[in-house]
Amino acid sequence: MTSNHQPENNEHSINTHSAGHHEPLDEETLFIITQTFKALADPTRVRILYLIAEREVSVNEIADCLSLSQSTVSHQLRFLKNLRLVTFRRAGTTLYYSPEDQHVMTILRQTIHHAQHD
Amino acid sequence: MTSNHQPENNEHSINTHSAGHHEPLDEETLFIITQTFKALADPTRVRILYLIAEREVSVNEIADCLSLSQSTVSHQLRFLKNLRLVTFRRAGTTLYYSPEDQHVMTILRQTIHHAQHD
DNA sequence: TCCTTATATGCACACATTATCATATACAAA
DNA sequence: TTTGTATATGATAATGTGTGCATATAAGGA
Repeated sequence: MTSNHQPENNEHSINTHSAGHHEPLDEETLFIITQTFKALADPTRVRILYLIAEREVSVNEIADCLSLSQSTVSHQLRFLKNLRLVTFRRAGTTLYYSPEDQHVMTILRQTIHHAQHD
Repeated sequence: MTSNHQPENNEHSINTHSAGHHEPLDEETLFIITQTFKALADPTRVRILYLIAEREVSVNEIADCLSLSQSTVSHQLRFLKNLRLVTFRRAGTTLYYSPEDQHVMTILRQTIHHAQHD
């Protein structure tokens, strides 16, 4: 009888980083990583990011370009804004959105390229 | 009356790629992209990938190292295997898993680094 | 002020996702 | 074959996610 592999609620050692071998990922790092990838794991959010990567676009323009309801766009923009992946500029009542996290946009571009080239 | 922004089921133009401006992402590309990011959007899968990135690890070892049930690990490995993100080598009854998609592992490393450095 | 337009938000619901339990399969050794 | 160990799988339950509807807020113009 080795182990039944039930999750045992054991302590995780504190992450004093870097050695030859990997340290386990601490919870906060894991949270940031998975949140970031969640943002890119939905086709609506990817289409929005891809659209506003080219130029600032208003909420209604996004909805029109992508054939989405204004509500859907607004909800998803809130999601992206909370993660600081997008920001906006106000002009009267119109809000122009654009990407804010250059690293995430780079990852998105890389993955699009990868998806299209094999 | 401009537009009520209901999703109109309109045609998407065929993606003859590349111009000055972005073409919209075609459905297949979008599917591959979002599937890839979904794989990285769950802490259990990230921990598994991070663990086997260092060396080949068997299913039960993964379960032990990460305090997960054997069933959970097996289910997640199936998920990753279906996306061709991991592969395995058999030695008797033991299966040793390792990463298969170098591009995805690079993206994971980049994002871990990013998450830990700001 | 009232009206119009642009955007945001709370709620509800359908759907997807994850972990667990129980069980099945695969392989090796006796 | 029988037993034991390693892994896989199907079903279920709990939880999370995305969207639409209705409505709220915010800003500008008449």
